[in-house]
Amino acid sequence: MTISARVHYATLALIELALRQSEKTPVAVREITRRHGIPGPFLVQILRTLRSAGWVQSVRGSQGGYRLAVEPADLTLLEIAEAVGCPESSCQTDATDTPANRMVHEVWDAAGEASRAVLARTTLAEIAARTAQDDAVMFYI
Amino acid sequence: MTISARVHYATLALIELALRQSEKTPVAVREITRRHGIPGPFLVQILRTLRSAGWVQSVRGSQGGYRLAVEPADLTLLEIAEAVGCPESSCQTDATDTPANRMVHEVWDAAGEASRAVLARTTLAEIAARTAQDDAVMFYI
DNA sequence: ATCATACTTGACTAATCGGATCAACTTTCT
DNA sequence: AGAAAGTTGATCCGATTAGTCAAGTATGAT
Repeated sequence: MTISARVHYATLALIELALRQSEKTPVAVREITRRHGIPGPFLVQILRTLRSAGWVQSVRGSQGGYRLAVEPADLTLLEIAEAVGCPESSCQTDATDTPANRMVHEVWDAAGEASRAVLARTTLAEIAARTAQDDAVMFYI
Repeated sequence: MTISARVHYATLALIELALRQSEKTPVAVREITRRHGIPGPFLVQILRTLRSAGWVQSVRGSQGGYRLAVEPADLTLLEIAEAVGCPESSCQTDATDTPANRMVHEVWDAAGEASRAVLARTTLAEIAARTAQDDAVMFYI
């Protein structure tokens, strides 16, 4: 489980969309890039992936943009990471298959599983909510 | 926590040395590479790192080789991974510092911490012992 | 209608990194 | 002396990731 910039940006974008679900007009890419400092065309590339995963809808033309297409409570960070980031690497070494090799792999797998478990139990809804709280606090500072 | 081939090879080598601690003569690099299918000069590079960490001793000259220099029970896989692998990456994105960004980072950190915990509670002694068992079983097949 | 806005697509570049190799040198045993 | 091993430092390659560009298409506003 390596967290690439891709995954990070995807998550930020999804949070932004989740927080603005109630708005009538979709959210423009430009707004997201500005607010979160994400390199422009790169985000577009990422949004494309999110779209083919069915998690966001795009609206073309003037006043267009993106809109969340799923319930934030149904989307876990693990799903996001796996959809956008690298799809499982799991240590591609050409070591001989020996007892030692198997043992060691078991440990790596267990470690990977542990981190995946953390991501699996965190939903987009949760972290969007927590972000909203923080935003409110900032407002009063 | 990304498990690179480097870390994997280092662990295999250390297991080998742990299992042969009692031998009088040190273990030659060649033997380790052959037994585990590790690319030759690459292992040397890794052993250098292990040496400067103080975990193995090298003996030069003919009949030379490597020998474990610590108690296997005192060495965790986390220590090995951190010494040999990349020294903490933790998501270097140039995203703006916002509440959302902080929240997301917290989750990545938690995930990394979870996998690190697994590695921290596995010692070289443990997995060497388990490997030895497996080896014994194989012998009778 | 037409213009500006905004998404779509696909190819393309640039930098970084992990994996792996080489050559020249030193030490030590026999 | 000579063979066997480790030492060092430089270097290379290929894959992956991050990030960019340009040409095209759809749509609302005037």
